[in-house]
Amino acid sequence: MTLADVAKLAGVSVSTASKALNGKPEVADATRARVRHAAAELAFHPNPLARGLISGRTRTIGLLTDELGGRFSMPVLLGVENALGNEEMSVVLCDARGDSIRRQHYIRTLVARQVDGFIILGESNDLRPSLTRDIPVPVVYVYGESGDPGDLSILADDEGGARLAAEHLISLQRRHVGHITGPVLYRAARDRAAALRQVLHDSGLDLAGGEPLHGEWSRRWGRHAAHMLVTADPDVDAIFCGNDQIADGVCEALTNLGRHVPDDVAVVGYDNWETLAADCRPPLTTIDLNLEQLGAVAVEHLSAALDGHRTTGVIRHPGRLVVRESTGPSPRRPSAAVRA
Amino acid sequence: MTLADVAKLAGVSVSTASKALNGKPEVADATRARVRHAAAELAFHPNPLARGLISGRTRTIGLLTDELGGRFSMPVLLGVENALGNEEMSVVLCDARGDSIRRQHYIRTLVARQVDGFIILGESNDLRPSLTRDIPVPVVYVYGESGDPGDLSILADDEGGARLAAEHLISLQRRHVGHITGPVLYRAARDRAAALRQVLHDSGLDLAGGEPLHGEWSRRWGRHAAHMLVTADPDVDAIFCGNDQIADGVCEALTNLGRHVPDDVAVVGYDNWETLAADCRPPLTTIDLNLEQLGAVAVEHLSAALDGHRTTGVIRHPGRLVVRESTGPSPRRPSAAVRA
DNA sequence: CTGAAAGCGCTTACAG
DNA sequence: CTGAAAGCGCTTACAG
Repeated sequence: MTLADVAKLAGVSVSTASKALNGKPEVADATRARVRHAAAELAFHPNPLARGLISGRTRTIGLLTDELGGRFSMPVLLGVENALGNEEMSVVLCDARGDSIRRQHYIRTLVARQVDGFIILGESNDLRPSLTRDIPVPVVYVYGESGDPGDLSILADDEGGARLAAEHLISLQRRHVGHITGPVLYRAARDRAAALRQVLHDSGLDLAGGEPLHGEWSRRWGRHAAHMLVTADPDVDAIFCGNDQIADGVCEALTNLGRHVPDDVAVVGYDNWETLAADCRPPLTTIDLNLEQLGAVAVEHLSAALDGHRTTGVIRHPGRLVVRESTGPSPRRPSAAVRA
Repeated sequence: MTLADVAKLAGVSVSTASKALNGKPEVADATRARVRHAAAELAFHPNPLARGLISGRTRTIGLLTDELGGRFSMPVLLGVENALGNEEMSVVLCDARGDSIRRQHYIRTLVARQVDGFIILGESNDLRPSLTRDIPVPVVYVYGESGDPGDLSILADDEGGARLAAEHLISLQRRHVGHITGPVLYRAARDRAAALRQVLHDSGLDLAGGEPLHGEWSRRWGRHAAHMLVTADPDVDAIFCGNDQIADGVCEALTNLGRHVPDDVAVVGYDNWETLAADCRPPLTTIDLNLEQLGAVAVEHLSAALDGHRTTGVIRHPGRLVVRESTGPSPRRPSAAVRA
């Protein structure tokens, strides 16, 4: 079905049919109606290749990731995909798998495919080299920050997330808050630790154990570090963990040590990795990064850039606290009624 | 940069330039060399929209999923993406999120975008209604089987996977093998249970506890069911679990019951969900579904179909056993030397 | 308000 | 072996 078929059925020229369907004002109402009718009857969909050839726009954006399989890519991708759908755009996906040859190859491929813009999805939220000079269309960086401040980066708000967790624990009257998290070389780990300390400091509190415990992002490390922390500071009554896996291990270790979660020690995770957080014993209070929204915000800004409204700099998108049982609402006062 | 620029630089006509670059035999060697040179100099990439407009092929395939966020979509997607890269094709991604309106909308969108073919990714491996009649290009179903046997479905081999697990346990001299798995309404759960029973039967063994324990796909269920199974059959010396989360819960419960894994009870999971299986205590022996390969096989068959070699029916792609510590190599004979 | 013409960037008969 | 012409499906000045 081509526009020519529609035009013929409607008894007009191809150019008139085009204008009618594209809402140009110079078409007579009756004509427009006839053309629309014909188009509907033939289930006509304009060929996007032909349109793209003329307009130079393909209504397609390229999403370049470094590690699709990682924990953070998927939710962002979902958000992007969904937001693009609302704009009648599609996403072409390329996973460079951390390999710079692949990355350059994909950039060339996507540019050759005439994508209207790029979203570059980082695998960690550390700084990464800008790729913008290789790309002739607008680019938005998501999750991982571009090293070039002239680029636009949409990031998760690590400090804000840590603050949410810290304030939640303090509101529960916890006074001895420890921190078990990932490697110190991750900016996310450092930023969250700093924010936690700041909030504690503002409340006149010190970090339980004196220093954050930096290790792996694993359950194993959570188990191990929980032992260390309880030994170092037996009064600890709350632990803020760098991710949900660590928190899971912490809960397990605390339980094995005879400490009740949350009555004796409240535990907060990070990431809200559903399958883990909800299935933990007890289910984890945690910080959701709102990664889908991150993807949606990226699309929003990319669309603006395509319309000529470019933004630069860093946008930190807030997370949210998800309260589950690992931080009980009434500390040290387990209600028999509730438990029954 | 257009072909016209290349032609001008090489001093030939556009049509000759086109033939030279496309390897047509009728071009003089010297001319071809000059054109290639010019193209390289200008970093010329033919406009795929123009090519697509002529050829009717876009070198793009549509990937329609029902739940991208699920545990199984991502690996398949990775395999598809990678395999397509080798064929110089791209993937456009659409997630219907289980909504049939969205699904139909996306099908229309992708068809309008002139994708050369579809891959339809199921969220569960149960039968699903065929969508092929709405799609005028070749379709391959992956992970979830199409209800129409005239379609091609590439599936994980559940029976084969269960057999691998069962044979592994039997080779370790286990005689009392129990099965804790997901809801009976999942075909995967039923198929695996049946295959396990068959293997046990062939070895003259019965299922420990008499019946498979069907419940949720969760750690919580694993913990609970492990208690049940040990009570029902205290001699149980191996448990094959329907997924890694269940296996994780089983390991935890067994340990709390004072049963050593694997010395007293060997445990096998399913899915090889890396972050979980490797971080479990002990690390899980499990079945990897080879989902990336599933995606690659789908692309292979789709490419063949695009070349006119269509296949139909069901292909079951084998998984593989990944041995970790939850099935020790020397049952009931823990070596002090090894442990030290 | 409508339609004939040119053109987006390329490929492919066709003529020379 | 090379090039002028037509055409893929559409849009957009331009003329009427």
